[in-house]
Amino acid sequence: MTTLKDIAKTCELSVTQVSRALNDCDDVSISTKIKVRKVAEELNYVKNINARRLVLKKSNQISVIICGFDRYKKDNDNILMTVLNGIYNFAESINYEIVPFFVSKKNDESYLQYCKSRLINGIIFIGARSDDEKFLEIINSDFPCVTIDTLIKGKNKASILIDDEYYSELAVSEMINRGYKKIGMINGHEFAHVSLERQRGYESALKKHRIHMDESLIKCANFEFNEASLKAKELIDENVDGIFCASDMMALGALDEILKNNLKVPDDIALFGFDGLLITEFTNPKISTIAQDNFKKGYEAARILHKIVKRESYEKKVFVDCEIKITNSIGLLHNE
Amino acid sequence: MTTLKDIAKTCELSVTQVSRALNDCDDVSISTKIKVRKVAEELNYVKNINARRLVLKKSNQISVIICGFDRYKKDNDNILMTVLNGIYNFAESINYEIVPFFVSKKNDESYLQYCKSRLINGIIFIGARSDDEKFLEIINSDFPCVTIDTLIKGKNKASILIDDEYYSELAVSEMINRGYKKIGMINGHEFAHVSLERQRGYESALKKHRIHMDESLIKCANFEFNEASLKAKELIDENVDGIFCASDMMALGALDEILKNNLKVPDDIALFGFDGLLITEFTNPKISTIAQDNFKKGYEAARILHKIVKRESYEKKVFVDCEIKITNSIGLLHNE
DNA sequence: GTGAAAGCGCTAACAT
DNA sequence: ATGTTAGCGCTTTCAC
Repeated sequence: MTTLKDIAKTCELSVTQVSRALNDCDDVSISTKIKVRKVAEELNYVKNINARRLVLKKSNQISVIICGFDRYKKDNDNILMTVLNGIYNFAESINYEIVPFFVSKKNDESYLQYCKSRLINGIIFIGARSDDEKFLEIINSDFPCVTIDTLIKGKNKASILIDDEYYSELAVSEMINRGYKKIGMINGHEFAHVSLERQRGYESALKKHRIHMDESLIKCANFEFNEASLKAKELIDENVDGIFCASDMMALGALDEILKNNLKVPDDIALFGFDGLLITEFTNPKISTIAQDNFKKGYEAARILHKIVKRESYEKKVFVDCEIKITNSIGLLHNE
Repeated sequence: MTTLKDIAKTCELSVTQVSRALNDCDDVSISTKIKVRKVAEELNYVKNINARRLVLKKSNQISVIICGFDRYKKDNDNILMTVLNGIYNFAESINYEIVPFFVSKKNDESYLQYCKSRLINGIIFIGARSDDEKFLEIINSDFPCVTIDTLIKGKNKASILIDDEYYSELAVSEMINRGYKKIGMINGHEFAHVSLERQRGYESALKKHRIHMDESLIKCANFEFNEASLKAKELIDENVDGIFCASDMMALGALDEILKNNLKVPDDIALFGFDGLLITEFTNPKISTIAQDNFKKGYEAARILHKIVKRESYEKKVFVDCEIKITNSIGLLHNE
């Protein structure tokens, strides 16, 4: 393994000067730089990042911690990839390395320790659950940290969100405007920030239209297809005429169940999802949904985190717009 | 930042002994270990990985290099996630850290340098193209390396593959057995190993059933939905009665086009895809496909790479089984 | 069972 | 423009 020392020897220079030449410092003569680089190439020199980081006491790394990684394999879309793409896209404009950290079940290392031991500068969280101890540990520290879809507060903290409540209210209102009266909801789970917000939107839509809210029409299906089918069956048995799902994956499960019961969408039951998975365009009928801009979420997360790390002022909450996609799954407006 | 030195001072021990205690070495008394760990905890000690790796000259890391990362955002499934899941699943059983490396356009660092500078032990490649210079650099070195879906040869090299030719032949034969006679193919592109193999399977199925092969019925659509629609139109104009697509994404594009032309699947045209995307189960009709076991691909890649890194003997080629999924998109057998 | 000393490869004062 | 020196935090001989 070639080191600076080897290059120094060949060039008859000090290690220091070689280091400076390779790092393109100003106070090195052009001729030296050229010579050093040439020899470095000849000797197949590869810098030792670990030694460098040890002495610099910084790594210029941003970790993207992807929680509930196992879940994604069931999730039929590239939400995660798109978010990552957004993150990388911003990262390319700055000099930071992105280090994805996929949290699998058995991995029990504290996120904070993981990051500190590697001198990582900041974290972006994707899919963090508020009942995750290791997540809370970071939240309660002052480690620079941006979350996507989870609201956090504190020093060096920011959140990238969408206005779940607003869009959920919009969705349910669209259903009500089309004449549906007994609308149930299939939600995710109580530890997800988005679930709470989306339910709030559902409730306020009902309230605005003076529709009595029946708690028993709100079911949780953990964002899963199969569980959503089960919950859809329960709602069908309650004779709902519409179902608002907190995710498209659950809407797919509901659709499956509705069709199995020989009911028609939207004639018998209206259906609305959330997320904007491409697959909603391939079902029959296509499912109405709130399409999220996942690329932008990632991009914004990286942008804000960079500000935090640089100790610049930053927005503590960034809302990313969604697109509301109405299809035949909720039928037609009277004037349509 | 707490270091071993701080702990040593508090414990009135040498740095050496503290290091040994923390690393659970045998020649440290139990009482010392307990004391050291207690103090370490109190002082919020976090090990410095970089210092450790510098002195040990190894990192126990495996890098997963994900090429054509940008492509994945268009790809409507979690193939990549599932492969990663498989890799992590195996990695959990050994003491290696997985370091995903997403190759984005602007990233021009040599993969080999990236790995060497970090003392990474081995690489798993996903989505590598045979025209990628940086990929070839690694292939031509003796760096431990396993590829998924790309055939490589050489020292410390292995490939995880599926038998594309076999399964393609099977798929096309199934169509022929159901009475389809003029079957076109929509392929990916010539730089993909899988494309060449799948076309070979298509051709040999025709040959076996003594069907004349018409070159003009083979179109390339770069694995893309839209392009596949265009090519499907061309095939429709050629009056084919069946289309075999080298990917489900392209089969979706073809289906879209077929329906737009007021033709019926499978009555007018039979359709067969490849990959096993979940979405094929949601189209109408469901699309017949060859479902790949992506989890297993990742798992096997990690398993073989570990063997290579450990300098154990290993299989140079591992074939992962697929599941053939026949749906109504190719109609019924006479005795069905 | 414990400690002293050396060194991993690099960078950064400080000196010239 | 270049070199000297010290040291980042850790592990590991080697000695006791």
